[in-house]
Amino acid sequence: MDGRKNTEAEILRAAKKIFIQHGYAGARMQAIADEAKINKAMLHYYYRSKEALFEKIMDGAVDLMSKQLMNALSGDAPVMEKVEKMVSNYTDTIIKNPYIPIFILNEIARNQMNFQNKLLRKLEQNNVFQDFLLQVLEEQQKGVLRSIPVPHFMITIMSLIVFPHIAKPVFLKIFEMTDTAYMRMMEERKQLVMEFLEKSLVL
Amino acid sequence: MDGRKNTEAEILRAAKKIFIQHGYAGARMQAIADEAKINKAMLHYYYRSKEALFEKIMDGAVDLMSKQLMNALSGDAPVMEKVEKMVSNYTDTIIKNPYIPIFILNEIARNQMNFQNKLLRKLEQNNVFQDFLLQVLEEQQKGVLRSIPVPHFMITIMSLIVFPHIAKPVFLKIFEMTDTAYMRMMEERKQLVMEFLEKSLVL
DNA sequence: CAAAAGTTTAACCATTTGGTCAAAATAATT
DNA sequence: AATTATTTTGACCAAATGGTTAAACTTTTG
Repeated sequence: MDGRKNTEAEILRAAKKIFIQHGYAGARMQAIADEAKINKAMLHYYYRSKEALFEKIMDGAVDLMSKQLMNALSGDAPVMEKVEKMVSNYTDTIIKNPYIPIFILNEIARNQMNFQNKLLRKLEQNNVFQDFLLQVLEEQQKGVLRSIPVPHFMITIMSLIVFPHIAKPVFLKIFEMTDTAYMRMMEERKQLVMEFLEKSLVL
Repeated sequence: MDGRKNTEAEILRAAKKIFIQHGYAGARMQAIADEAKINKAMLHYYYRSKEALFEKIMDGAVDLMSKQLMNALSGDAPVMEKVEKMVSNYTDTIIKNPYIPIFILNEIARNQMNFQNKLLRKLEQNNVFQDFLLQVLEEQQKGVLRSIPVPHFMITIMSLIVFPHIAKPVFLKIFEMTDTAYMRMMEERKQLVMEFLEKSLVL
């Protein structure tokens, strides 16, 4: 009985690691079993199939990311305060789960709609996101924010937060940095990004 | 004799399409053959193996991207002029070859060093990149540019250029845009990004 | 404690996959 | 036209892969 929860969790941990490292197609069920130090048949006992196991991992990632977003964007603080929370939350979460962005990106390339649909469904569970977009428009009309098309606004923020983590291996090599040095850089980047965004988005 | 060049090019075109769509592990040699409307054995006749064929595609992508960089960063224009060229060149190239960023990202996740090594080798063929980094430092000391650690400087620029293309499918869905509308947005984004960068990086 | 329920394993299976090969078709050379 | 070199094909192969099954082992429960 202790076995069940342990094994189940162990499988998820192993699956996460292997799926991230090799992508869906490149991941081998045997590799996941080895990583979890169990028999391959166990994978099918607890999760029906490779696809089902992958979905579980995927759902977890979408959940984590959309929760961060909700947490940052809800309430009635001014836009830039919410943005700051977004930058901070996402950066922390990604530092703790460095695999997530690449994992999601991989999936976007693989299955043209799976991730997007899941995310949209989450966003439609409440009005937080829609309300935030309206709030941006309001503050733009009030002259608090520069009048930039809202999609550009969102894309700019997400770019500055997420991309450095995706391209990390490249920058690591080019600038000959260590893993910890890069992590420190991402920490200090939170402030830097906020400065950029203040200068670019606020009037 | 006409056959050779035609077939060879046809294979490359097909391979590019399939590898991008499915990643290395997900791509099937049979699918490439079908796409090129030839026999599967032909793939091995012209290119030894799946791995070799993939390398060819990869080399092409690295070549294209590093050439754009060299072209933008060489010469002795001021830093921000070079940055503008970088933004413009990369955006144009990616719009023309929308598959490249995701393709490269996939490969970064798969093979921990293959892409980075290839890129570094390219960058070390001349001093253009190193010189540019020094030029940034100089202009920072002269007080032309804000004193931001050079890695941050580069990462910020690349983020704003590349990420919107990687995350395109997500934004397409969230903002309910058409493909052409998004392309228009990426066009107009060139100016927007330059404005952002001027405000953030220049004193 | 015995039966029932749940967990784990090793051996197997059907299918898929990258890759090979010898023969056929086509083109080039003499 | 005959020979040689190149290109293309279909049939085939060994290895790998996701998945199954029946039996063994363990835990829970009546």
